[in-house]
Amino acid sequence: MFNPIKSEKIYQQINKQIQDLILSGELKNGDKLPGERQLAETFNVSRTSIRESIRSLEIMGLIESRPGEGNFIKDSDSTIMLEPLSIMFKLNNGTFNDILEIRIILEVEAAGLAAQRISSEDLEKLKSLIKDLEYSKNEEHSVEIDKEIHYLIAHATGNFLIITVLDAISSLMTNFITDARKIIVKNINEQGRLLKIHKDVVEAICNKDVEETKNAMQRHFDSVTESIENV
Amino acid sequence: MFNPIKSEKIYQQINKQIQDLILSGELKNGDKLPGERQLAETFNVSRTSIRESIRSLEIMGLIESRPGEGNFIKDSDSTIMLEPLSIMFKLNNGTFNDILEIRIILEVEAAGLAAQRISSEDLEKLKSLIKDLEYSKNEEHSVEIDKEIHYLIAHATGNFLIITVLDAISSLMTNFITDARKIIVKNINEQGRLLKIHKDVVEAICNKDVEETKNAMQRHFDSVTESIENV
DNA sequence: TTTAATTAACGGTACGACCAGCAGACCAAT
DNA sequence: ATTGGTCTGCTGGTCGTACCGTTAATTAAA
Repeated sequence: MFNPIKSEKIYQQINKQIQDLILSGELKNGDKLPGERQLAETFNVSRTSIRESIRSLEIMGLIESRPGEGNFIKDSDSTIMLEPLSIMFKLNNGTFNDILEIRIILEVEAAGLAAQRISSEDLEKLKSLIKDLEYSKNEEHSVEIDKEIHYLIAHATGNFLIITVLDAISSLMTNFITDARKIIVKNINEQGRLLKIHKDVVEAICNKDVEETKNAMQRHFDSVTESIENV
Repeated sequence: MFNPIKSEKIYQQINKQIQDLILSGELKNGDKLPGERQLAETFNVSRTSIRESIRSLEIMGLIESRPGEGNFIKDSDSTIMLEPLSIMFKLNNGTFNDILEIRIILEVEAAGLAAQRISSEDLEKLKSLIKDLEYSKNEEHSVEIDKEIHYLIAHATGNFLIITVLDAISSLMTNFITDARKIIVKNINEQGRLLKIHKDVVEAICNKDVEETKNAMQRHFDSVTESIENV
């Protein structure tokens, strides 16, 4: 019958307005917001409220505060997802296997979509990355290339939700490995095997062979799973 | 050679301490934090800093502020993921198809995992939900049951990362549909078909038939996709 | 005992002040 | 002409006090 009165806090109202400006494109990446004192005057509220609003926007990853300079619109990448995901992960006592599982699911299917949709441009990049990987002697460098390959494949899906989620999960995995000091040892043989499987994936993508791409990616993760269990 | 000086803001330091208390379990769901004035005294900082910290924790979904009462530890569900995901979605001009695509991927594979891992308890719930759906005459009620079924299947995977992400994506989809006023019309025939497919999924799960489960779930979404394209 | 008024505590907001860091302008010394 | 010092004005970061409205507990009145 009657609806409860909702009193929206000031910082929330301001949040909405600023978010709208960002979403509508009026505020673009790198733009500087007016000073806090001026904003307070403009919105006719205290600086306290302005600050609480900016603080929350900063947490959301939309704004960056640089002392002595100002508040700036931040290029929001998939990092926004990482913290919430991290919190959930810790609160639920997540295991490494949980991360790996969802990552495999997404990445295998993403590879399948990539095979259908990848642009010739991205395909060339992919090929050149494989070559880089082939001639890379530096372990650290190889890991970096590996990440790029996976990111490029996700990117080739054209579905940024997949890109975002997958990216966040990959970061979560990296953090977990770092935190737990669980270094996945790759011996030379496995290095060779990984390279071969990567080549298989890319080759399957070249051939637009969706099923084979998914299979190859699945083999890749089988290999990863195996090497982890052997640690 | 030289490392840059890092100056961590006060609110971040306080955030860490409170987060640690939550993650370690010392602060449980529903617990009341000390008053802001007392916290300020305890940490030997101003109330402003305490408030900025609490504000950010509120945004993260870890805390709830109730005026006149206090600040309380909040039971953090998958809602934390929704806002970041929403922002990314809007910033990238996401399409409905993007949402549907990742949802199908996750849900089909989740169903497969559920078939392997579901507890007999959850299985009974699932069966009873199907019966409810069968005898439901109320459209709204049916939608509600449908949601529960999907949630239960996700839950049966035992992988809360899947649960969390899938839940967030489902919410995003619901929001999108509501926002865009795109009501998916289900005529009687489709209602019947949907029921049958749901039954197929559950039956396949009963039989622990992973492949058939995934196929059935895929058929379900094919049906959904079709009914959307026909709008 | 029940009810109504009072009080104390809490978060929400406001204002004013000071600090530290940044940036640009200007100047002096090399 | 480049370097380093100095000054100045702006910015965010922090602080303390004060007041408001809401809430819950307490007390006084019925």
